[in-house]
Amino acid sequence: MTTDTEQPRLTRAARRVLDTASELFYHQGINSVGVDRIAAEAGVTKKTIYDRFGSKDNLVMAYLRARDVRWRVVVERHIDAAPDPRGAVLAVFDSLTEWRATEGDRGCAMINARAEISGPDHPAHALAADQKRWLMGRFAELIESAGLLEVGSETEVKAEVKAEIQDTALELLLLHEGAVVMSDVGQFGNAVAIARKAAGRLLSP
Amino acid sequence: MTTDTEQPRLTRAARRVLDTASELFYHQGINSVGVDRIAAEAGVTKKTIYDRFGSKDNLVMAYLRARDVRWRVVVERHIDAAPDPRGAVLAVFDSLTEWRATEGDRGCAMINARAEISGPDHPAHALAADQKRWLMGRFAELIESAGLLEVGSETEVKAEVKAEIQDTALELLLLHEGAVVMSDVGQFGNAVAIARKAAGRLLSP
DNA sequence: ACGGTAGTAGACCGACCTGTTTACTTTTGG
DNA sequence: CCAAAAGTAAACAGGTCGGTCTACTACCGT
Repeated sequence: MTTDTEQPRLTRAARRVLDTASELFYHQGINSVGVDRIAAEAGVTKKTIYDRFGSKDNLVMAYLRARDVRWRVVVERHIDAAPDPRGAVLAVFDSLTEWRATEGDRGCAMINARAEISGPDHPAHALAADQKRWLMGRFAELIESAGLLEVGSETEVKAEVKAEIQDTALELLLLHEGAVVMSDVGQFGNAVAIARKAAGRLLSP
Repeated sequence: MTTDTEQPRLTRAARRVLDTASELFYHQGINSVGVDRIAAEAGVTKKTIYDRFGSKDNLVMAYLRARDVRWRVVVERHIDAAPDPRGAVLAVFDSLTEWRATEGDRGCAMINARAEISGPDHPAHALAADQKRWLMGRFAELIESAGLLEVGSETEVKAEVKAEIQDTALELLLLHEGAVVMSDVGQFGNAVAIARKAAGRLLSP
């Protein structure tokens, strides 16, 4: 269920705690799940939790970080399996389909965490920003390596090309995030497929 | 700050409670704000809150419903001011810019509420679904009235045209929701503008 | 002028929250 | 083999939560 090499050393009990907490935090909400319940469902005493993680906040961060790592691995796997950069962009949306089937039917854990955590200084906010900027950066790399936009004269300023790439990458990110959130709110079960289709159209104007 | 004709009768104290709760719920999160704090900041006793709203849950729903109504009014105003259906679709994104400037720098209140409320039977979930389906429906109406897609032979089945309209409407919704959420998470301050641009491109393929 | 409605003030309740502590047992690595 | 690390068990602390209740007062329409 979880990758076993994501963090060097975690006691078996700590592993159970993290797995249980991940399940509960994601599906019930962070604030709705107390450490007592985590301890009970993980078959562990509270002391163990506090010995290993120090605080609930740390446990929350461990949950978010581990999930982020797991997700990026899935995305990269799909990108690597794609035949060409354009296909790789579309493959990101396929990775979302897979991800949702296995680990996500309640939207993005980062966005949800943001909603529950008031303080903007909380590290969860930075982590969320990191994740989204990473995906947009990945999109931008793929677009660039596709050699998209060999437009105009050769004297065309490179800065403009770069800007165009960034814009398109952001468009793809918006479609992706829109699909993540909308797959669960209405009856938009086809959101990911539609997002993929739109992405394809935006790539070849 | 708030529309005054949205609900027939609300005592002045109840009005203050709702306004204060809306501010706090949206910016701090629903679970992070207790009724004691709402009472204190609204200059009201807890008894008044419970006399008027019955429970915190009811107050939360009143907050979400009022905000939803307020938002739809803004969207409709922008749609009405647009010269043509195509412009109206783009105007929805302009309405988002205005909305964000006045009432929203922490994402979508519905989505955030969903993240905080575990039970899928909670009426907030239905309300969120309603809001999103409404916007998609609005998009679909605009696309249809634009006479988009007078493609192919006149014997083309109408069902297919309808399906295409629904797909495009969903694409626009995804861009919209993506822009709402991403405007606040990274440094994607241009998310709405980019979404608008992409929407325009998706409308004229 | 009066009666109902809306409001204040503030104590109170039980449940639940994160986090700590003490005392004892199990596991594990050099 | 044995000491350190990891874990169990369970009580405890201090706070906050949503929600109730009593007693008294201000307002407002008829």
